[in-house]
Amino acid sequence: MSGPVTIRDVARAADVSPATVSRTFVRPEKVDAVTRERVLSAAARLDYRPNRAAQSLITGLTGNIGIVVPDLTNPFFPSVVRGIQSRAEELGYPVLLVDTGEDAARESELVTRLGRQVDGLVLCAARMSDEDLLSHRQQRPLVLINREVPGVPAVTFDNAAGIAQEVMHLKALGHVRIGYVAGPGTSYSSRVRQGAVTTHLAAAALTEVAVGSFAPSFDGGRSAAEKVLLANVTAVMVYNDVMALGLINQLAQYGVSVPNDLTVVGYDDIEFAAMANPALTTVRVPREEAGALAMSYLNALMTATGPAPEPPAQLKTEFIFRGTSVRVPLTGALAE
Amino acid sequence: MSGPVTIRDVARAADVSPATVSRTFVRPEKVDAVTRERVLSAAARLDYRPNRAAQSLITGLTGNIGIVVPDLTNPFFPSVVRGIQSRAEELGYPVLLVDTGEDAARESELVTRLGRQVDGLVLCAARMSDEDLLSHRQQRPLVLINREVPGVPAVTFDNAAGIAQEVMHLKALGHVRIGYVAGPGTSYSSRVRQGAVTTHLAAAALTEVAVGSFAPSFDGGRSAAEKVLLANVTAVMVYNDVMALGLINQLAQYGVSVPNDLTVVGYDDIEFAAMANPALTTVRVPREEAGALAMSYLNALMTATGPAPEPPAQLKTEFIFRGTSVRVPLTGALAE
DNA sequence: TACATTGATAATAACGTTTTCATAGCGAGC
DNA sequence: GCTCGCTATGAAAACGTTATTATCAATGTA
Repeated sequence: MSGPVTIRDVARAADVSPATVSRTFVRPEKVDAVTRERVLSAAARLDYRPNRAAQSLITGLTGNIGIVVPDLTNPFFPSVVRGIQSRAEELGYPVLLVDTGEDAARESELVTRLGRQVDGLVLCAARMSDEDLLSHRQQRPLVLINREVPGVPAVTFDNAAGIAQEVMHLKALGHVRIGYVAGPGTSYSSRVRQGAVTTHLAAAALTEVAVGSFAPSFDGGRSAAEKVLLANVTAVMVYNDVMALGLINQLAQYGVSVPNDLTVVGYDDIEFAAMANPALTTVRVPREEAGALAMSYLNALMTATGPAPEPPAQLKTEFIFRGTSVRVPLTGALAE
Repeated sequence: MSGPVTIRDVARAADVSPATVSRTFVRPEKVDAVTRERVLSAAARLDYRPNRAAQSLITGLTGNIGIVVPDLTNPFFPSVVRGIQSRAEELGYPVLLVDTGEDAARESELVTRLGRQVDGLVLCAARMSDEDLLSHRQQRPLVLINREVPGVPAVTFDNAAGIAQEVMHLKALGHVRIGYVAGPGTSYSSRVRQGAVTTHLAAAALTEVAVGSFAPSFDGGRSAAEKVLLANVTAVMVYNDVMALGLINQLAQYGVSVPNDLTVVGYDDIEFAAMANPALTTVRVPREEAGALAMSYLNALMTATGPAPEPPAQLKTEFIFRGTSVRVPLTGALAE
């Protein structure tokens, strides 16, 4: 009476059985048009909202989806989350978010816990092992962003193309010896990018100078500064923008000015890449789009009546030429 | 048999009734120690997990909490979310996150929708009206961050103190005519800070020059540049760090260098404030701590058997002297 | 000895849906 | 005209918990 309005109240108001009310919402085509109208208007009049818990109890579905990110304070992820979220909202899914703090073991455990609360998951840049990932995949629909594991649907970025564009850019600017500051070897995309760098530098007949692996943070970039200075190169490619910004910052401490003394290119195009001074030359990866696409896939998987889901998608990257890369100082023929 | 293990399976295994199993988890003190042990071990052996939906159905509680933020890509919020989340996790609450896209009307609607899925809410920098806020408060426990409404529990920052510190700092550096670049008038904390600026500048016998209101974004800060230049001041206080960074960036376009030609101070101490070059003088507000505290309050409200929740908390800010503020060029007595 | 009192457990009734399964009505085909 | 099949609906049985009430033994009290 006093409590929230139930399906029974609507049934009474529309003079039908509760079953018919339920059908009206779940399988509208199964109920006569005029009855349907009657039920709908009664429901609207009473402001009826189905009780999720009761639905869940019987269907076994929660109606929620989950997002897992390694570190929300890393500027890469909020955009991804936003992309997922806005698409999820369109589709009517509330979103459970979890931040694993970059801890692979914790990540796996949190996914297990979260798994019971959601009908599907989007895992961003998952740190856990392939095996763990595959075992979670057994449990419920899951799509990956920025990580590939055979047999698991994923949205990735065309990093090879992005790196290729940067290499071409540096070659066009006349650089020959090029340093690469890698991210952590444990990171999937770090390994992918490292591979692409080696491949494309070689293909362009340029010399790769490995500077080493560092944490994918501002401080990680900073700590690469000394080795960069010792590498005797005119240009450095850095695993990501945050590190590139850190590197540039520390380089300034050494009195080395970018781009005058050294060309630096980043990766990701985080918001602050454009805001830095000088603005960072980088490769844009469409993060929000990736999130939205992943959510669309997930939805397809979850509502899959039919057979296979679509193949993994690889999103195009875009090279962004800004202020931290310049033509190598003119020497020889041109300079004479 | 095949499906997930239910309370009934545990009851059978422990040779007690389902009711006793339930009690073992809900009110352990109500069941005999030896029985309890038997139930617990049976539950562990079978890897029993209570079905949330069934629990929800009868208790009317979801066990989830919700977070609402205006814009996740604003670097202020991820830290807050992280603070809430990590505390929530300790307390055993999964977290539903929603990003309102800075839209007050949407915000209110989303809170309504989200409200049905959670037992309590943390609203960060809520944009909606006091009335809407109060009406949502009727529905379920709710705590605010960075917004005050009489009668609603909140975690805020001691902005007056933060502003006072900045004013003192500028005075100590010898500045007299000081510009203030305000945030949007519709924002609660913008109004609060504006008020504090006026008060403390006056108290310090300094001259306030209002530069105008701008969007609280990098571009917002940029668009303030012309007016700042026309204000004929030696120092500018800016509503927040993102704007301050934008302002400095645009100033550079005008050939005005910070801090040599102009002192700029921000607010918030976002990550990039320290990373910028020169690093931004600002006021740190403990965002992660605020999130955690808000979550603790919320938990107290939700589990409140007793009477009133604790009073709203105001967190201390910390002045951070970095590179964008310098002593005003020496003139007069000292310079002769 | 009889009778409250307490403590531990069991039985059972919700909670609000969805989903068989059954049934009534009704037009079509033979 | 009788059955067949199809559509629209209702009745009732789940789903897995928690909360309420009842039962029963043990203990304390008069």
